[in-house]
Amino acid sequence: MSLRAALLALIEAGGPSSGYDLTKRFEGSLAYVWQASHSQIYPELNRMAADGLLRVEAEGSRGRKTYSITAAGRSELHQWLLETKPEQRVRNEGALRAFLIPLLPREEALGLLREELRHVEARRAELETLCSDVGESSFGRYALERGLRHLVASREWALWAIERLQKSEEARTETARTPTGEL
Amino acid sequence: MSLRAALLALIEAGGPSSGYDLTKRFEGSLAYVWQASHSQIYPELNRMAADGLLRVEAEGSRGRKTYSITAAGRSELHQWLLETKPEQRVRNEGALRAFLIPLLPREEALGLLREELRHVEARRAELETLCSDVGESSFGRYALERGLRHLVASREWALWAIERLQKSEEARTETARTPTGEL
DNA sequence: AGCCGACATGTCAACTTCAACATGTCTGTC
DNA sequence: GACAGACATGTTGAAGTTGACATGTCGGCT
Repeated sequence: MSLRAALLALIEAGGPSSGYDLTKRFEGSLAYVWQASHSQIYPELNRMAADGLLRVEAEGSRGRKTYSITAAGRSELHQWLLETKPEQRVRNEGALRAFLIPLLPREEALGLLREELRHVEARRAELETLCSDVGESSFGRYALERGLRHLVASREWALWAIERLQKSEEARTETARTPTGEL
Repeated sequence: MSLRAALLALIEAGGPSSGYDLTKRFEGSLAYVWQASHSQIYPELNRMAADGLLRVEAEGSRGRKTYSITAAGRSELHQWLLETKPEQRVRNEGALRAFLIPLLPREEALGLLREELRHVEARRAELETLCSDVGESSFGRYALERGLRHLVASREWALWAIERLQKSEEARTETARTPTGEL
């Protein structure tokens, strides 16, 4: 359902679009939030047209089909945004790795965390560039800001975890006791 | 692959376990990070045993099978943690909604954000309880801390967005101009 | 003895997603 | 005229995920 909502929203915001256009937009700023490749988009557009949410407005050269949103599509989007409660299920590989950190020997854990830190910094720089490029009033501004704040949180967490691991190392060296922790 | 890693890690950390045990643990703190139901876990355990990553250590009453990790399993887990780069693809419905906020009339957007704020606060309280319950040295402590920091980031973002929307409303009332934004 | 709830494991059909395969057009340049 | 690169839309098979269906055991309570 989220793919439908995303497609409806992109058409609502950007006006009539082809599958090709939409694929490009999925590769842009939306990629930080949701992904879909053309092999998912084209069939979905056909299904949505069959369901009356979209209408093929024009067929151009090279087989180009331009879809526009119908009243039913607009109402579906509205309903999804306002009446569907957000899917709470998360599947976050980064967080999963975080969960498993205590399984690693300290040095390896630290390596992993430093790697994560580098990665987060790089991504943050990327987003910050995007942020200043698109300016204050871009369509994606809210999502961008959200992504940025989450990256900062990830960075703070990695720093906290590194410090914590280093402290516990010192403690261990002093007392020669190895606490194990429980699940 | 992540499911395999998670199962290997749970057995490595918690000792020999049955599918039932593992299902329960997936419903616990791990649920904030990764989900899997028994219908996914049981077949995967069988496959992993066939692949030599696990060994059926004992068969108890009620058909209970206790799996323990093998050397191959341990090495697979280690390799996944250290040598597989984290999957960068994200699919975040909350962020998708954030992306779409500019599509809504201000009042509805504000409603959505306030709802989000309530939800984040509730979740945060939940995690904070968990955090103090499990104490400092729990296996899931790092993931918990990460989750908490991300929730705080979500909260700050929602507050920022609400304020921004209200400000732009004032600006609009003053100038009677409606900026639209671009994708 | 009967029943309930927790324990315990499985299958199956439907759906989503992805990478790879497949085809063809238009535009500009060498 | 040949070729490259962007434009444009599809299909297919494999893998991951879910909810529903299905089956049976054990312990404790009435």
